[in-house]
Amino acid sequence: MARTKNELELLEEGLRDFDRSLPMSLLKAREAVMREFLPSLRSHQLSPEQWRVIRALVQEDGLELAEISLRCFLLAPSLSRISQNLEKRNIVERKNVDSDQRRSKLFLTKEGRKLFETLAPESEQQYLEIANKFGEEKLDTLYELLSDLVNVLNKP
Amino acid sequence: MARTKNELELLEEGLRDFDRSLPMSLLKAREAVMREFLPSLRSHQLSPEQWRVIRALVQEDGLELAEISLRCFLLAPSLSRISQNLEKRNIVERKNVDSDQRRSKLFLTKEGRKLFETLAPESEQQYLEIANKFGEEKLDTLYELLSDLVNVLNKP
DNA sequence: ACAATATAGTTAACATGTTAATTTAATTGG
DNA sequence: CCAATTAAATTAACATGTTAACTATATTGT
Repeated sequence: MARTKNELELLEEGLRDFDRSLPMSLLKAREAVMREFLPSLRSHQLSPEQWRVIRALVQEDGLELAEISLRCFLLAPSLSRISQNLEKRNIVERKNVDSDQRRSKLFLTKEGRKLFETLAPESEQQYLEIANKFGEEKLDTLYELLSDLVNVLNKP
Repeated sequence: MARTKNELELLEEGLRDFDRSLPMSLLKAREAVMREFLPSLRSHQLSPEQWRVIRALVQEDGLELAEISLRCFLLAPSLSRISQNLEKRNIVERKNVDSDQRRSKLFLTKEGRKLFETLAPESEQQYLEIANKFGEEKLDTLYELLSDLVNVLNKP
């Protein structure tokens, strides 16, 4: 799409402000990356968050909600809605924890596992393409910087 | 908060899968950064997105909605709701474009400008703290890598 | 000129992020 | 043992992200 006059003017001036905004830069990078994954997720009516839950259960089936919440970086209210959605669609199944009636565990159904088997190779392929386009070395550096940033901000 | 047993096990195994997820890493980094800015935004009942719009108008008052949408990385429906919210709170004011009745421009009110004057120094301070904790050099590298990543993914 | 098309913006519908309130069950302290 | 507290999960309420549908206005092509 053609750039507007104002956009060109900003580029010439060096794109003040938002160009040195860490939240915006991280957001735009994430959006660009997600654009690669979204089409195949959409083709199966899955949100990125739903897909994260499915992958967590493939890694370890029968996780409790609180544990899924930690691993998938989802707040409890979001996970509550997501698990209800996936239950309705017969992708996951909920079981009570005998020793504590407040807790419950999620298990992948056969259908959920089949969904994973279908999507995982596409997803892996897209990740490899990103890694190739960007470069493995730069990708390693990026992961390290992001991890450092989180550690620096969360520690003190 | 204490780590669960499963979390420790994952750490020992090297945190499979999500540890090498680019979307997750970018998301966590952004969350960590936003945690630094959110308290002062919240204290003025502003969302990060509302704050982006205010900053865009400080840079250039009277921008059209479509232009704000580009600069603030907001989709039209989100911006539509945000501008209505800010109008109700007398932070921005909308004016029609004479030559095209479909378009409208946003202007900061005095109150909106005062809000910016109050928040901007806090925000700048928080940014400097992040830059100091993380290191200017690493921050530059990070900006460059993020920009490269976006360029690589959006070009082809 | 005018019908067809394109554009700007809003609204609708659904999913998630976020905080607060609520519910149910477990734990604890007296 | 039981009242008070803590904890897990859900629900509520509001804001944003996202796609599609819709409205109003401009532009266009003949």
